[in-house]
Amino acid sequence: MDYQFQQIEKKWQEIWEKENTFKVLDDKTLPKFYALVEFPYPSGHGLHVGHPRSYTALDIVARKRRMDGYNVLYPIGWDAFGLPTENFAIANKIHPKKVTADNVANFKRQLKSIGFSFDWTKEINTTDPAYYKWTQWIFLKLFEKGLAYKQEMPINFCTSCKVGLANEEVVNGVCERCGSEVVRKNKSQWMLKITEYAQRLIDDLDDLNYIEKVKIQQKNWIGRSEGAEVQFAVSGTDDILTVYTTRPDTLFGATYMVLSPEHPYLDKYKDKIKNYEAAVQYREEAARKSEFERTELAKEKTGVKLEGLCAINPVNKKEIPIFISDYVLMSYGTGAIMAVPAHDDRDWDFAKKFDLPIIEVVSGGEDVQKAAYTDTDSGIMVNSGFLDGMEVKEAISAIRDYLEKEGIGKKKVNYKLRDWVFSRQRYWGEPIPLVHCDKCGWVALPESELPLTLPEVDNYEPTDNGESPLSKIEDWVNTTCPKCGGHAVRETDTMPQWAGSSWYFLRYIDPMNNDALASQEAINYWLPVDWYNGGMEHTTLHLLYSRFWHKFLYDIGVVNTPEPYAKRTSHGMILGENNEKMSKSRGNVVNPDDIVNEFGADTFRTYEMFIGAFDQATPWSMNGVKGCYRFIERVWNLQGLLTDEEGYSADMETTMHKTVKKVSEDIERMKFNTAIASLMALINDFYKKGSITRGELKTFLLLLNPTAPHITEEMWVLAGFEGKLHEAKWPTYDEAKTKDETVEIVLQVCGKLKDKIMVAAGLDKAGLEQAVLADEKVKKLLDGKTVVKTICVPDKLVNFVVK
RNA sequence: GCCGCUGUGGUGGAAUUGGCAGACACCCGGGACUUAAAAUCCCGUGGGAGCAAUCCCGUACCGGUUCAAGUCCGGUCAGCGGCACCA
Repeated sequence: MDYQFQQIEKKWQEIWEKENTFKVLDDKTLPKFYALVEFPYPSGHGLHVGHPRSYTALDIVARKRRMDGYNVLYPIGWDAFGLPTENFAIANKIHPKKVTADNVANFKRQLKSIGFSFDWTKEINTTDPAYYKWTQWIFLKLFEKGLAYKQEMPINFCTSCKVGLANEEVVNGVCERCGSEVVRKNKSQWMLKITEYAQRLIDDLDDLNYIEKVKIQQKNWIGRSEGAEVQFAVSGTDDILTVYTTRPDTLFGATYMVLSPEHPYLDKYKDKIKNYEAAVQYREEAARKSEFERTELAKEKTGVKLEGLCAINPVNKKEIPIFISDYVLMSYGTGAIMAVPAHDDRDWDFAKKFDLPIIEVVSGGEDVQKAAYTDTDSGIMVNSGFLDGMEVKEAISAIRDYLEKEGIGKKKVNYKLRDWVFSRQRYWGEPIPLVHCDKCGWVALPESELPLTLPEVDNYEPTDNGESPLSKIEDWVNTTCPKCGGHAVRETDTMPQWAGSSWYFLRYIDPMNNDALASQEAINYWLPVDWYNGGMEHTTLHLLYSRFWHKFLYDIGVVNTPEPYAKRTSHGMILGENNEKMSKSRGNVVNPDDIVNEFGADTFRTYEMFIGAFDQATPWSMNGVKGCYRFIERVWNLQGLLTDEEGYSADMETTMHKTVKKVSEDIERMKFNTAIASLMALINDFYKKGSITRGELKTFLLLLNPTAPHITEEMWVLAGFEGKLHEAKWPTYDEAKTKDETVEIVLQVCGKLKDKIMVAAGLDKAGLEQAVLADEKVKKLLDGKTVVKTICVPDKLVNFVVK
C-alpha cells in the first residue's frame, strides 16, 4: 500500500477538529503545562517557513507533555494591529479590518494544514474590541497609577508626504516612499514609565529559566551603571551644570564639557552665548540625524564651542570650555558630560579634532597623547590631588564620598533603558481611552465605556500635519468630559502594536471573559507560562515590555506571579537556499503550502526540525526536504517488515532503550535534529535486519508521533494497537538496559590515537588499567618504551605518556 | 559604533563535565532492478602519501594552557541578530 499522505493527513485533521482533541481539560486537579509561542502578525504574504519552526518545536513538547499526563494549554492567536496592514489598506483601498480578516483566514488555513495541536477554542485577535477592551483597561490602570504621562518626543516627519513615519520607513535619512528629506518633529506623546521597573526587571531575571544570552541581552539593554552626578558652576551665572559620569575618579582630568545640542542651557543663556546662531544651526543639523547615526563611534566628531560660557571644575577650580556635540544625547544621564580625553575614546577623538588638552590622571597605559587609556582594572591615579596614588576602584569610592561631603555631587545609578513611547499617529491601533477637558485636564473613560472602539471610517489615511488620522473625525473627537460633563476632546493617537502583545498570554487562559481580563480561577491555575519560545529579535522589546506589564498587573493584584514566563527559549532564523534572509525582492521565499502539498505536513514538520540546531540560523534546502520525505516513506514501509512478536527482540533491546532515552531527553533539551537522527539510525537497523516486532513498532510510533503526528496515528490504527495514539503513554526506558556489556576503549600514546580494544563495561580506573595492560596489542604498543604516566578514563580511554 | 551570537568535509549539521572529529542526512560516484528513465535497494565518500599494513595533515586565523583542545584562555578576521515608531 502506497503512502497516501493527502488522505491520511486530511483524515486525522478532520478527526482532531471534530473531536476537539487538543482542547484543554476542565479538570484543574491535573498538573498543568502552558506552552506558548509568539503569535503571528497576519501579514499579506502568508505564513513564512520560519513560523512553523517555533510552532512545531513547542507542538512536539506539548504533544509529549500530554502523553506524560499533563493538562496542556497550547494556544494561538493573531497580533493583528500594525503598520503593514494599514499601509496595504491605504494602497489598495481596502479597509484594514477586511485586510486583517482575510489574512487571518489564510494563516489559519495554513496552520491547520500543518497539524498543530493548538486549542482553537482559545483563539484570540488583538484587533477584536472584546480583546482590546482589556488592553485599554490595563492602560487606564497605568494612567491611574501615574505610570502614563505626556512628554514632547520627536517623530519622523517626511517634508514632502507630510506624514509621520516609522523608523523602518526612513531609509538612510530619507522617506522610503518619496525619497525626500525626513526631519524630527517634536510632538507631545504618551509615555509609559518602564524605567520605574528597571531594577526589578534586572533582579528578577536571576530566578528565571531563560537561556543565558536572553538574560545578558536584557541586562545590557536596561544598562545599569553606577556613577555620580557632579555639579559644575557656570562662570558669569549663578547656575550650575550637572553631569553624569561613571568615572568620577577622572574628574581632575576633565578638560572640557559637552552638552547635548538639545540641552536647555542653549536657549537659557542665549544672550551670553556669542555664537548662538551657529549653535542653533548645529542643533538643527543634529535634529536630522537618528540617535544611531549620532552615536556611531567611527564617524568624525563634530561640535560647536559655546563662546562666552565656561564651566568651573569643582575639584581644581579650573575654567574649562563648553561645547555642544551630537554624540551626547539628551535622553541619557543629564544630557551633559564632563570630557576626560585621556581616558575615554570618544572624548579623545573630540579633543584631537578641536585641539583640546589631554591630561593623564590614571597611569599605567601608553602615552595618552597617542590613545585613550580606558582600563579600570589596573593603573594608579596621578595629577589628581588627594586621589594620587590610589587604584581606580579606590579612587571612585573616595571621590564619591568627597563629592557628597562637599555638596557638589552625589552617587547615582543610571539606566540606559528609556521610557516607552506609547503613542502612534496611526489609525490601525487601539484608541487611547482618554479625553482632554479644558477644566479637568486628562480624564480616563469610565470602565463601563470600554471598549472605546475605533470609529468606522472610509478615510484612515495619515494627515498632513503629523497628527493621527482620527483627529479628522470631528464627531468622534468632540465629546463630553466624564468628570464634569463639559466639552472635551478625545486623544487621537493610538497605541503601538506592542500593547496587545504585552499581555496576550493572559487572555488565552480565559478568552471569552467579559468581566475581567481573566478569571482568578484561571489565573491561579495556569500562570505562569511554563515554556515560552520565540525569536531572539524580540528579546529587548516585546519580552521586556510584557515583563513590565505583568509586574505592574502583579503590583495591582490582578495576577499572582511576579513574572509571566518561567522559561524562555529561542529559535534561529530560517534563511533562503542562498544563505540570505528570505525576502520577496531576493526571490528566495519558500511557501509552506508548496511543501505541504507536495510532500505532506509530516515531512514538512520533520524537515523543519531536522534542518539544523534549533537555536541557530540555517538555510532552507529542497534536497533536505526530499531526504525527510524518504525517511517518512521508510517509516510507512515498516509495515511490510512487521512480525507477530509483541516485545522487543533480544538483539534490539539495548538499542530500543537507548533510543527512548535519547529521544525523550533530546525533546526536553530542544535537540530535535538529533532526536530525529536517532530515529533514522533506528529505522536503518530495522531495514538491515529485515524485520520489526510489534513492540518495537509501537515504541517507534510513540517516539515519532510528536514530530509526525498524522502518519503515526494512521499506522497505530492499521497495526491494531489499542485506542488512539495521542491517548497512549509516552514510552519509558530502563537505565540499566541502555548500557552495553562491553565498551570500546581508545588507546592513546602521548595523546595520539593508536588503537581501540573492547573491555567489560563499568571498570574503575585501576581495573581498566589492568585490563588494558593485559592486552596483546597494548604490550606491542608499549614495547621498548618507558611509561611515565597513565591516564585512565573509565569506559572511554587510556592514555600512556611515554619517554 | 554599542550589545549579543556564530564560524567543523562539496552542503546542512553531530560530538554530557576537555577524552575516537565528521553521528544522521543531502550532494556526488559505483552497483542491483528496468527496454529505458524515475523511484527504490546495496556499497563508497574529509584531504594527502602508499599495492598494503600503515603514516601524515585537518574544526576561520595567530598564539597559549593541558597527558589530551572543535570544546578552556588571550588576540585577529569574517558573517548574522538587536539598537527603542517593522513585528
